[in-house]
Amino acid sequence: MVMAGSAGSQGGESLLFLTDEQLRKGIEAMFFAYRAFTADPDRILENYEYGRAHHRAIHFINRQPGLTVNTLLAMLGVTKQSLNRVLRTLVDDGLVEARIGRRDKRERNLFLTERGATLERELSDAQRARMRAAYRTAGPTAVAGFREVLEAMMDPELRRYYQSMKESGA
Amino acid sequence: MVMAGSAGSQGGESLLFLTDEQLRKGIEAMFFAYRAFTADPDRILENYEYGRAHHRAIHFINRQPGLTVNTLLAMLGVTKQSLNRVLRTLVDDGLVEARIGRRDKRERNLFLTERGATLERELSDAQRARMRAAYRTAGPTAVAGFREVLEAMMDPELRRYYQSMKESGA
DNA sequence: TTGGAAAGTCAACATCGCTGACATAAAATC
DNA sequence: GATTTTATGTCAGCGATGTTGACTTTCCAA
Repeated sequence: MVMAGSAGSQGGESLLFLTDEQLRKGIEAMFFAYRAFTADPDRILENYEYGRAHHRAIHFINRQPGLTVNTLLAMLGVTKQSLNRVLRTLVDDGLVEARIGRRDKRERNLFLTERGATLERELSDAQRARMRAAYRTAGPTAVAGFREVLEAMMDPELRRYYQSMKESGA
Repeated sequence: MVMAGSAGSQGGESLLFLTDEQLRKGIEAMFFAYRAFTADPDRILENYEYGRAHHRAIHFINRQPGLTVNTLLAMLGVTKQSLNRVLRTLVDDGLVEARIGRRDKRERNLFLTERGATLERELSDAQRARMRAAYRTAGPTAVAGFREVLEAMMDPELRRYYQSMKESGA
């Protein structure tokens, strides 16, 4: 795996990528990239009366149709009061349907309506376009590394949610 | 560069990493990783009276001592009113010093005081610890890819700020 | 000297987090 | 069957952080 000629300073360990400077650059990369990552959906959401919280709810309901409020709560990492405010407007506006659970009637299973699915598509089209452009620029090897680092950065509990989504592995 | 034997399905193009599924997984990776990325500093900031906005200001003032309010404004992507509220508390609390510009006396050059530098260290120690663990787990090749994708994702204007920070390239 | 840029400030507002308290319905348990 | 626990919803209030708009002060530069 080691390219001949690229040796130079690596005398066996080569932990130069773990210097504080490299770590700080990584921190800044996360900051600036996340700003860009949310910019396009935010712009679209302004046209509706929604915010980033609505986008997140819509995203995960689309990904796991029928998921319960409690599960969504844990994924998003917010309180039920906070989520409820968001969820109520989405239900009232006819973007989300909350069906009473078949097995456990206390639960609500969440689904996107057609209108909800339409907004989801508009939002994720924009977000995927940027992601696709970045992926294409960086190439498949870089993308694999990107995913590996992000996954290693997650809290274990959240990582399980991440991995449990469709298309689990690589 | 192409490893013999890893061919399989790549008949020349192999754009499987650009499928919508892969892009959605990338989006979710960004979401969950960013949550983790901010969790440690957020926990520390609770002990003081500060929030994430204070952290960001402190971070960039530490990175570019003497930067002006206007520059910081553009980096953070917020309004001057929003930043001013944050900056005022930091100045009042003696964490940041705002020196009147030598050349242009309208400008304020921002510096961390010793107390400010102490908090910066506490915050970035925590954040770097997580980043370091993720880097170590993923390895140098993955880290390079991670940085490449994030950089490609940024808005061009923000990318220039990112690149202008110390230790610019890789 | 005048125009405009940099900075500070005040007011008002929206989003989206939070806690606390309470209600309801249904499942689970004793 | 009675009690407890769980899932959800809701109300009230608060805090951090973003926004616009309007205004002032300072001061560089044409």
